Amino acid sequence: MPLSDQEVRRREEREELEKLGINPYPAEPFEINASVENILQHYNSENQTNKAKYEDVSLAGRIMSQRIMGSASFAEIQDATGRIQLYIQRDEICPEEDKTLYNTVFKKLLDIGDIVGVRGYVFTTQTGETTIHVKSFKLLTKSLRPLPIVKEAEDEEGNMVTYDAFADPEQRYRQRYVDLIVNPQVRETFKKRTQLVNSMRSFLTDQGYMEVETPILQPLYGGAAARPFKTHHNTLDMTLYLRIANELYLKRLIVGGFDGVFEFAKDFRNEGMSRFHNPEFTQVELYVAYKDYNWMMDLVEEMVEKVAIALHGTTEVQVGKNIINFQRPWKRFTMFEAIEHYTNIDISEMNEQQLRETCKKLNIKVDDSMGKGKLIDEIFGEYGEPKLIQPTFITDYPIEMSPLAKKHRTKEGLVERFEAICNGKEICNAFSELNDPIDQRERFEEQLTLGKRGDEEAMVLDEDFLRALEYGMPPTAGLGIGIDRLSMIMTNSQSIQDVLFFPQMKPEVRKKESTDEEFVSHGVRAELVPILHKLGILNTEQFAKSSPSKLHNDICGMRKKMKLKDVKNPTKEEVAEWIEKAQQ
RNA sequence: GAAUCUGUAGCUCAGCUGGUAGAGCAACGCCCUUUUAAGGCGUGGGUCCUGGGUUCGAAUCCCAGCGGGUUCACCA
Repeated sequence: MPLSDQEVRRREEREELEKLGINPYPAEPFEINASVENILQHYNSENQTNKAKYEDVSLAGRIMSQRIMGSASFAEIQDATGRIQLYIQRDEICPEEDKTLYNTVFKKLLDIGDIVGVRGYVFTTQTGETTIHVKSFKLLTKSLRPLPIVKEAEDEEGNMVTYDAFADPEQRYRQRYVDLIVNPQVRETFKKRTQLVNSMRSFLTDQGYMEVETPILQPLYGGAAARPFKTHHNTLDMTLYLRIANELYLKRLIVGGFDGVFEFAKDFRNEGMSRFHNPEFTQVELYVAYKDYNWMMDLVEEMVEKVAIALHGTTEVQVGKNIINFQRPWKRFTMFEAIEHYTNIDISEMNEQQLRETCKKLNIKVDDSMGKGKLIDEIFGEYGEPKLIQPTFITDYPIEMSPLAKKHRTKEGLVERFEAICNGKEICNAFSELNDPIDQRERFEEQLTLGKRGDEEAMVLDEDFLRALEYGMPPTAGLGIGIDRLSMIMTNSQSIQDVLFFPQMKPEVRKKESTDEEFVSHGVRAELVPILHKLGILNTEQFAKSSPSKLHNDICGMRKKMKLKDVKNPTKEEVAEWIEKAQQ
């Protein structure tokens, strides 16, 4: 694509700077002794003696606005912590005769988006704005692309109003760097996400559990029910899968004798995308020996409550229209209780046929590949899950849908499993882990049967994992928490894309561009190539497909429009010849 | 995959039932030493997503395609 006039101008400015002996991309470091946040928070509340600390501050950031006047100007710079106003006076920057640094460099060659370092002192303007009175500045990076300009102001009632917001989701996600520059609330969301992970990590580490790493490339995928991404290793000439979970590896480590391990893991699932699903997502999984799922529920409550307090200073979090309170203890329901509560149907004694009929009665679509567990899950997913707004534990799942969980100690047909549901979505999943190798083998075999019935997500049998269990895994409680989903709740985000820096997107469509020489080789005069570009003909394939008379017309029209008086129009015959040549 | 909305200047958008493409911000030039979305005067900048059709005439109407959003479906 041809450059816009603003881009062309910035490239010219870059050259101008170099001519003036100013390197637009200097190598040496720039010393910083202050941050915007620190100055804005503390300067005004300091007494006179402490204000002296702000007499020589040095900070760096991106120019976000410029208000240029005759011999003094205002600008704003933004560093990682916020935005602050600069005041620049010509005769202070340029005490000598030569006013180039102010008149040319600052006023003409710097733009919004450029990164600069400044030194000066802090003061308060007549309008009460904390401002840096600049004594010297240095260009640190020239920006060649104009930023979208977002402005904020207070309206008459004192609310912040955003003008010209950079809000197109496609551009925001594809060019997250721009989103982060111009939308401060986006930076806040991601800071919160990192705080969330940090507070979990320190909670788990403080409990004495060990953070570990396990393979992402796995010869067999397991630990969850999902379709995997498949890849190939050349040297070993074997198929490998990107992990859909790390459960089976962490349990091997429990077999190995660690009594508490956890991993923050990127997992990959080759499934549909939606505002709750991205093909790669993050989970933390935790396994603790000698514990059960009741113990794990207590841990989840405590940990998530701590996260809420770390991020918000309170257990209450606003999510959409709801205020969610993470304060312990959370409600606990068995799955059958929850279904009965919301549908008035007791399904606890039903067989597969009866469940199938119940689903029909409740308008739930069923097909033959669904077993008993899946049917129950469908009912709960339709009638229970969406209604659970406050954090709630759902316990005791049917055995068919939980092939890695231990059979319930007292209730036939169920397993010791729970999920925490919050804002209508699952945020964690945990069991008393199945450690009986014979039982585990049978469960895998049932999965194989389901797979044959057409369930594409049925689990595969992992012989090495079974071998590990045969050596003996202690009774263990296991947990998985979806970090993205929890981040969505904790940051009041509507879409998973808002808590992922770089959500998966369709590839950007970009037209191939041919060089000028390729056009010239078909007989086109070089001076006509810019006209073709302007017409949107960027490569010779497009060119070859054009109709000669239309192209001739377009070229002549565009030549006039571009006011290229010195360029001679081609004749119709010439154009036809070029195209013919291009088609060969 | 389905429904629906949408594609106009660097950005945000207006442009009604067809009649020479508009605003604000950004950019460029001039004026202004503390401004508050700073202001004033002036200037430049558009394959109106693409391709067909209807028409004397299409950003606008029709058809097809492409891109994107949202919702639904799929999704432990």
